[in-house]
Amino acid sequence: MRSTDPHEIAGLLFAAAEATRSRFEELCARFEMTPVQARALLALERPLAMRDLAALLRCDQSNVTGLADRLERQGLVAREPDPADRRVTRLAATRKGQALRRKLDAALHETSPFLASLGDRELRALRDLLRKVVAAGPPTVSR
Amino acid sequence: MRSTDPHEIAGLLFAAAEATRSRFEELCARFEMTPVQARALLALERPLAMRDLAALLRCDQSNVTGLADRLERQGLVAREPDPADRRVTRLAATRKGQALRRKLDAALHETSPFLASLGDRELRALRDLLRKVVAAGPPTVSR
DNA sequence: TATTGTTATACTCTATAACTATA
DNA sequence: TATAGTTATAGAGTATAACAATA
Repeated sequence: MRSTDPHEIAGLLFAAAEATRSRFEELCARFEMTPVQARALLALERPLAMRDLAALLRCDQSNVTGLADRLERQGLVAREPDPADRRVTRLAATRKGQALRRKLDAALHETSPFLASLGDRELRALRDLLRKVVAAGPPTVSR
Repeated sequence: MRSTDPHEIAGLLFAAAEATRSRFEELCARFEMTPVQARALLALERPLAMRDLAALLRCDQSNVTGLADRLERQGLVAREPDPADRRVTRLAATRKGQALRRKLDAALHETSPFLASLGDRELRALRDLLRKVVAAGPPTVSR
């Protein structure tokens, strides 16, 4: 028997994740995007082959076609050929897309309401713990 | 200028949430459910009016009709009338649904791989910090 | 009049399978 | 043969609007 309850801490982590997800959805809605569109745009700091975007989003390649269509229709991304491999189409954020990307990124990284309850010392401690936890986990899309 | 960077810590929290979400999706797939179906079943520890479930899932009431249909088709939940208000239909997990709910809950609360990197003392610290953070956030579905 | 659940409609996300053009 | 992107198809989640039954 350990002194900390894995049951509780896993539940807490899940609740924190839920809250973060919920906040992210509201943020996307404010920018009139779906969460997947926002994650795609956030990933497009540099042009990306469509199949690499699919890998980052952990979805089938075929989905990226429609996703790119919708982002393109909004003028946020553009398809461009890859000179090195003519099979490849790269997605690049347009100037409008880059501007939105930066706004989204800034809003995403504002101090979240959840953290407002912690003092400076606690924030440092949480940061250090999360660094370890995140380093041990699987790769993620944003950052 | 604060000594901790809100930008970084918000990003870490987001990454941890992403990883947790990803893990939850894999878990749901193992039980042949979608994440929303799993969240609904987890919420049905006790019977719930359909509109209350909609509120917990933060979606429109009209969506719960189809969601309930699919869960009912799988024999996991049943619709039952509310004696107190004949407009209300309550959803109740069947025995099969309760059994699956418990399995899902147990799997969800197993020590996640992310936490394996932390020692006992760090786990305690993380637990205390998350308690504060979660208590300050909006209500969530599971727990 | 207001609320609960349903239906109709439309859009997005998702996977599988088959197709094309390149490699 | 294998890979990148597309298309067709199908199921699921989501919102809006209109409706019947009940409060």
